Order: sequence, then C-alpha cells, then structure tokens
Amino acid sequence: MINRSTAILKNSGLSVTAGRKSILDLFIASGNALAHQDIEAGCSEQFDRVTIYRTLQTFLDKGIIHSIPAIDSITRYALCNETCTTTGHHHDNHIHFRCEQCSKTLCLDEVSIPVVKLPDGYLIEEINMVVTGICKSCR
Amino acid sequence: MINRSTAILKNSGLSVTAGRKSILDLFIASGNALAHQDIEAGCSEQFDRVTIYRTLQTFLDKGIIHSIPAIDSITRYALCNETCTTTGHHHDNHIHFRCEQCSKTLCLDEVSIPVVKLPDGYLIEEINMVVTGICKSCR
DNA sequence: GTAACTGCAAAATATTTGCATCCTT
DNA sequence: AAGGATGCAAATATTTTGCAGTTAC
Repeated sequence: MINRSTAILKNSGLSVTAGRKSILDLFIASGNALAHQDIEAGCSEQFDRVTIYRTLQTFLDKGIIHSIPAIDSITRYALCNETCTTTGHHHDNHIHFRCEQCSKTLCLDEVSIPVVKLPDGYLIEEINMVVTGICKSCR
Repeated sequence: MINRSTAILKNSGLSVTAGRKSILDLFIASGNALAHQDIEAGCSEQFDRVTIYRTLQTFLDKGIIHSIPAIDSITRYALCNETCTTTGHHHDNHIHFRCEQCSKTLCLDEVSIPVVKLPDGYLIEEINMVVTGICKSCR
C-alpha cells in the first residue's frame, strides 16, 4: 500500500521525488490552503525556493492543486478533490473561506457556488467566490 | 464647478495634488479596474512608482477605491461607488467580471452577490465574487 | 541510460523605507 | 508657516531563468 501523496503523483504521471512528496504531504496534513511561504516554512526538510515555485506550477498544470485569489495579494493553493478534471482548466465549484481569526483559508467543498444571473451578453467561464469571516473552530 | 476627481479628494479630506488627480482621472476615464502597472503606464504625466504605491494605499484607506482579488496574482483596483462606506471596512456587494478576451476587469454594480448558506458556525464578514468569461463588448 | 528534477547563482521584477525637497492649504 | 506629498536612492522581497549536477524510472 503506497501512501496518498505517492499515488497522486503517479496518477498525474509525475516522478515521485522527496520534494514533491513533502509538499503534497504538507497539503494533505494541513487540510487548508497554503501560500508559498507556508510551504517554505512547513516542509520537514528544507527545499529551495525555486523548487517550490516550480513544484507549485507543476501541480497547478496537472490539476493537483488550485489557486485561490486573495485580497491580501498572497495567492494560496489547495489540493483539488477528485471531482476536478485532471487537465488544465478545471472548475472547482466550491466556496473558499478565509478566517480572520486563525487566518486559515479553507475549501468548503460542501457549499457550491450559487448560480448568478449576469446581464445579457456576458459569457461565464469560471466563478470564484471567497468569503471572509470567522470559521467554525474560532467561534 | 470643480471636477469629479477634485471633489472626491476633498470629500476624503485629502489634499489635491497633480498625482492623485491624475490617478483618479484615470480610474474615472477607464471605467474598469486597474493594476498598478496600468496606472504607471496610463497616467498623462509620469509619476514615481513609489508615489503610485502610496497613492493607491491612501485611496484604499479612505475607501475611494477597493481591491479586487485576482487569480493571476495581479491585484487590481476599482473606484468605489457612493454606496461604499467612507471609512475602512466597506462592503462592495457587487460582482467583478474579468474578460478573457480584452482582459478588462469590470465592476458589475447592477449584479449583487447572491446569498450563500454556509455550514453552521461560520460567520460571514465579507464576500468576494469574481467571474471570468467573455464580456458583452467582446462577444 | 535518459529524461526529468533539483539546487545554486544571478537576473529581473515588485514592494517598502528613509530622507530631503517641494507643494497644498 | 506647517504638515503633508513627492521623488530619489537604496534596502527588501518576490519571481524567473540558465545551467550543471543529481535522481527517478
């Protein structure tokens, strides 16, 4: 039985390396969205900044993670769940929640983005919704 | 009759300077959201990078503009309309639309963000919704 | 063995800070 | 005149690129 991070990498046709496994494990363990900085600080071993940039980009390309737009201009990334398509364009249809207390960013997989009606003539390709507030654990 | 940019500055208790007026005029004229870079490139006269950073920050603080989170990690700013509260925390309750064709980002003031129901225990403070697609003029 | 991945160095870019000068009120 | 705003220089921080050495398969 191989572990989850290895399985994800193999599924995406990526070679299994210490760095990638380590970063994936961090995502799996943390359960919330991570910024580049979190990853740099949180990995068991130390990896080069550049490796982290490249690894995140690779994961994005393969649809392993998705990026979450942020008001504080720090982009965070979160693991995609199985329903995301594997290649390129995938539509995470869930809401992101950013807690002002613990400053964690979570994927609320159980809440899907409501339908919006735009004025005539607009074609919707993708919707991103980020809610800020206080999370369950911080109340 | 003083012009709009001057009026906005006076209302916010800011001194009226060439740079601020110029940046505000750009927002007013463009009608869409601008990134730092757009401003640097678009101003009639050339202003120092630093001045632009500081001006945008001042405008944010005063509630003259709001920032729009972006997937491409470029934060853009747009003029607030009159319904925004003047100080600090203000809630722009409209949807932002980013056109993949012309790559403009617009405030759709006429479309308000739909109500979402989060799981019990979550407290909503602010909601941001960014829709990507093709805009009216690009169809 | 080969292709892919990583680390290091360095370049390019973006943002912040301090300070002296200039401008608005 | 006084306080605030700006420009310049420089310090920091972030991201990208090239290349040579290393590792996964």
